[in-house]
Amino acid sequence: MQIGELARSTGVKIETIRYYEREQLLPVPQRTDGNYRLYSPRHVEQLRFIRYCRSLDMSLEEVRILIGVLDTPSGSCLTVNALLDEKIAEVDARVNELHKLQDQLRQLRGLCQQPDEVKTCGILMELNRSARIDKAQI
Amino acid sequence: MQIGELARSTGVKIETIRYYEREQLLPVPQRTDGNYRLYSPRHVEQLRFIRYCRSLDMSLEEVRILIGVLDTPSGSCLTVNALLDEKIAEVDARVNELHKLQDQLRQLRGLCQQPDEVKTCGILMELNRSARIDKAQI
DNA sequence: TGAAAAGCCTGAAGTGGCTTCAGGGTCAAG
DNA sequence: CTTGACCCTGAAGCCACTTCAGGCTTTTCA
Repeated sequence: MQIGELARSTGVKIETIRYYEREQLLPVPQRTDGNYRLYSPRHVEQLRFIRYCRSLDMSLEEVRILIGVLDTPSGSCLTVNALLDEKIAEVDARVNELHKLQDQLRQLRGLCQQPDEVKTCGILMELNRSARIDKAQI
Repeated sequence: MQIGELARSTGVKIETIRYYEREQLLPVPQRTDGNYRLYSPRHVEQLRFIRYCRSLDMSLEEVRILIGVLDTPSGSCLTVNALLDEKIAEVDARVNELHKLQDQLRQLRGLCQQPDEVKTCGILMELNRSARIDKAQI
């Protein structure tokens, strides 16, 4: 299977596949006489694994760790548990932040229902006021 | 006011301030004889404005647009409204994504309460199974 | 048979929003 | 007069890719 077919069958861009190879997340594939990459079902599996982990918001570094763990089937999976716990905490924190952000944005948007002139636009006035007052942002 | 004081009074790192200047988000300041930057209250205000917008998850490009709008006080603020509406939609979408992610992560974490051997760890087994089945991620 | 089109290759640079680093110059206090 | 705090510049590093330039291989079709 050539890189194009691998890309189509996984929905991953060709450039991304080559990037994962450079980053040592995918094993180096065989080559044809014309120097084209040749992939096995093993590659398909590993690429899907990577993408699924990415869809769970894991970094490539974390995926690398998980692949390492998978490669030593007799070890313990404590690492995996810790990694997931941390990830869960991160996502929870981010959701809380975004909820606050939603409130702020909606409140701000409420300040200008009709298009005003810039100099009297409630949104811009409030952005400036908040910038002056709120030092405790971020 | 030198860059250090500006940094302290806004909570923005010195390097970031210089970066904003390079990116033309802050006006070029005066200089002392010794080539030190000298800032005015106007700079403090604009820097706070930038940081407040950033805390609302706006990109520097969007902040640049807002600053441009502010500089033409007689124009209409339609741009601002559109920008905020878009931002609100983005954040809502991201929150929905993250909620799904929370569910998935928690479910996954539930599969391994005690540290197993890697080869029987429910989490790793599920990660592999999902990678095989779920093509519709991301 | 020959040429176009589709597919593949490499290495380098660009993206955003900074941060870090190397190697200096300036200025006030002791 | 030297120590230390403060400042300067330009370049490179971070992540997870994406884009680009320039060229090779293979297939297709007239």
